[in-house]
Amino acid sequence: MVPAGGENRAAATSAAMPSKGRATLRDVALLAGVSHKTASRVINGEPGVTDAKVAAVRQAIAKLGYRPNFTASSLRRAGGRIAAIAAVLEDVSNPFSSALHRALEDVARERNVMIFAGSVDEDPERERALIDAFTARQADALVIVPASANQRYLADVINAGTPVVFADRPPVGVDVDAVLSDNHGGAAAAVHHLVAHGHRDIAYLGDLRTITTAQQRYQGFREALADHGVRPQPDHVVHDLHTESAARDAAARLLAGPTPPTALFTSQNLVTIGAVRALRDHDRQHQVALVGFDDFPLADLLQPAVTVVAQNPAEMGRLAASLLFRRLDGEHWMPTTHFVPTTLIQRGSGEVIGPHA
Amino acid sequence: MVPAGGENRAAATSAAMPSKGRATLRDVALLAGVSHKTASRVINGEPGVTDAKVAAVRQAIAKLGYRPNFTASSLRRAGGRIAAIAAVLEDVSNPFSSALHRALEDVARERNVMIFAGSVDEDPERERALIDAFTARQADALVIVPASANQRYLADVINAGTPVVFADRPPVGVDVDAVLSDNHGGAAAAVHHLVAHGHRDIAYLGDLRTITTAQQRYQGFREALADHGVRPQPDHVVHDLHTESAARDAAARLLAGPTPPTALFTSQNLVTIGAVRALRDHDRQHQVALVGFDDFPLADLLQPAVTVVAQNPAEMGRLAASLLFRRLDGEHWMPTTHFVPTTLIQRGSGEVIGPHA
DNA sequence: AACTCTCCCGACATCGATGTCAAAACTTGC
DNA sequence: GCAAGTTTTGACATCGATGTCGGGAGAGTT
Repeated sequence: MVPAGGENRAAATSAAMPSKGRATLRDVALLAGVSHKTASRVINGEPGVTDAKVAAVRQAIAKLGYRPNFTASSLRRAGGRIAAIAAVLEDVSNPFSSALHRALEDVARERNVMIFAGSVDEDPERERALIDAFTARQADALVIVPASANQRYLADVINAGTPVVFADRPPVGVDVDAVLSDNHGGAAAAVHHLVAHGHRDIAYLGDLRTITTAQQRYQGFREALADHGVRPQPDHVVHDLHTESAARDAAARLLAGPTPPTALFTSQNLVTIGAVRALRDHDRQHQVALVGFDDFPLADLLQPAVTVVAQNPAEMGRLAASLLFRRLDGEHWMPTTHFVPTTLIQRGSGEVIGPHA
Repeated sequence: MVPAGGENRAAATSAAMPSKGRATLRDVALLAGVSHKTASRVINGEPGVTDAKVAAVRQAIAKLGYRPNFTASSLRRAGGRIAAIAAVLEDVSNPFSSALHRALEDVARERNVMIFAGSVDEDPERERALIDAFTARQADALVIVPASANQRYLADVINAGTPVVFADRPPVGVDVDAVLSDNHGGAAAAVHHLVAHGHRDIAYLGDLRTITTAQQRYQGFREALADHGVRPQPDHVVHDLHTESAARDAAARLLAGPTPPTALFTSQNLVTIGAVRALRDHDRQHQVALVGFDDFPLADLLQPAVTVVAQNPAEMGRLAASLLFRRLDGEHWMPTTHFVPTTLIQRGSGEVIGPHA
């Protein structure tokens, strides 16, 4: 009997070096001359294995370059977590999205959780496709910056128990946690600031009206003006600017008009930069005030430096991630919307004095 | 017998709505009154299923909100691909990394392949941890921007047949495809440009010398100067600047020195911006020339606008991704290094005239 | 009506790993 | 030296899904 066992093991050993493909636990066990369960024990540091066998298994692992298949083990493990969450972002390469992404990563890193990231590009179909792809790959949780009109299609995902947090834009048709900027308040702060510096004729240059944050910023703009008894001039309100060049053209048109505004409020990054270019083109950057929503790199190095209502994408990412992980840890609460404050950063362009000072 | 079968199915049906957790193929099959293999056939569009059963399965899928577990099926499918690749980047939130990331995504999207992304932050341990985590999760391929001194530890991964491409920095100790900027040539072009504009005393402000690209850019700088018979002044060469403020301080020190350089060559983004700030602080931005390696947003809006040697991260990402996918498609070739050309973009700061014009 | 011949279906094995549990090997106590 | 107790071990079932293949139902033929 014992010799027979020895023979088996010797035979197994000689067959245990797979030249192609990845070594599996079975290969390790064969090479080490133990059962795969024992090898599993060694790998997971479970007690109850002789030192000699531990050493044999370790050696086999090193020799084969074995790496456990986390995916396969998550199939069996309770809860089936793969220790990866998904981020459905607007565009991984834009500064806001990538700052959010980075903040998620920093929180996830502490738990050895990896991140799937994808760009929606304001395309609702792409949003669904990404979410399908991430859930099919068993992402443990989702952070979503939605582009679609409503997200009822998420019901199944949520019912299945996958934690979902919306970031930057509120959920529509589903009830989940959300982490949003104070868009309304931030826009209003910009308007109050401009009014305080003597402006009444403030133009609004805004992003696509399908984007909730653009709507909220426009609301904040209107209401703050109304607080001062001012109604925006209809032709000084331009919506649906989604690229830098569209914004530049729109701002140029305003500046070349018969009664140009004395100040501009731009509701988004690229729009702000387009407006800066237009002001520069017309050499009006020191005459017409500008406050932009959302900060951007180098805003302080322009001349004049650009006054902005800064969001805090890093804080949003941290908060979103911590909500997800608390749910993954088993905490329960009613879905809640969290607002992250905005900050008015005065740099010069917003402090150009207007006619009513 | 037939009645018994009918009873079983009825019983199964009534038990087939799991209230918690995700519905599985088994749940679908039970609800539809078919075997799980038949349900699998319907889902994968395989022939050989009655219309009536197809309809029953479809209905069950809709009712349960069933979503296939891609992870589990990849276990069984030949090759075991999970249709996800991993990007090990310097920092997902910096413009270079995120442009690379985005380009990878664009290529991957055409194949419905998702992307894991992670930030190394120049930490070799983090690099290994990320690669371990991604391979444990069965990423089909890896794009790596390495931070470590050598990557011999990748041997197992490569032997297992996982395609690996290095981007931006060359592999050391392993033989894999690489997609690099022409760092040497780009730096040399910057120097030639400055010399042509009358500069001889050109300072070098560079990133950590552990970073290969920084080494190559420094080499290009030195050799191009040598071509003109010029040796850099030792105290006008500053290495190991890895933050904007370190670069600003270093540039300030140079400008305040007894014989300040007439031009600066900065080897990296943040260093360039730090130098811009220092020049601005000393109001020398129109007297001292500046050429930076790597373009950055708004460089054209500064005054003077910043002349740069632009890299092409998007092209690097596209190329890296296409190499990976060709290997995943089964193509074979010897590992090759591809160089992506750089472009000198003249914007003003690099065209400040020097004393030898 | 009996017999092929398709065609469809579902029991079974499998992917890589882990939880269960009873048998085997060991130790200890008398 | 033997029974009792403890530690180690590995066969087995399982996670969710797919490939294999023999068997059964139905259609078509004579």
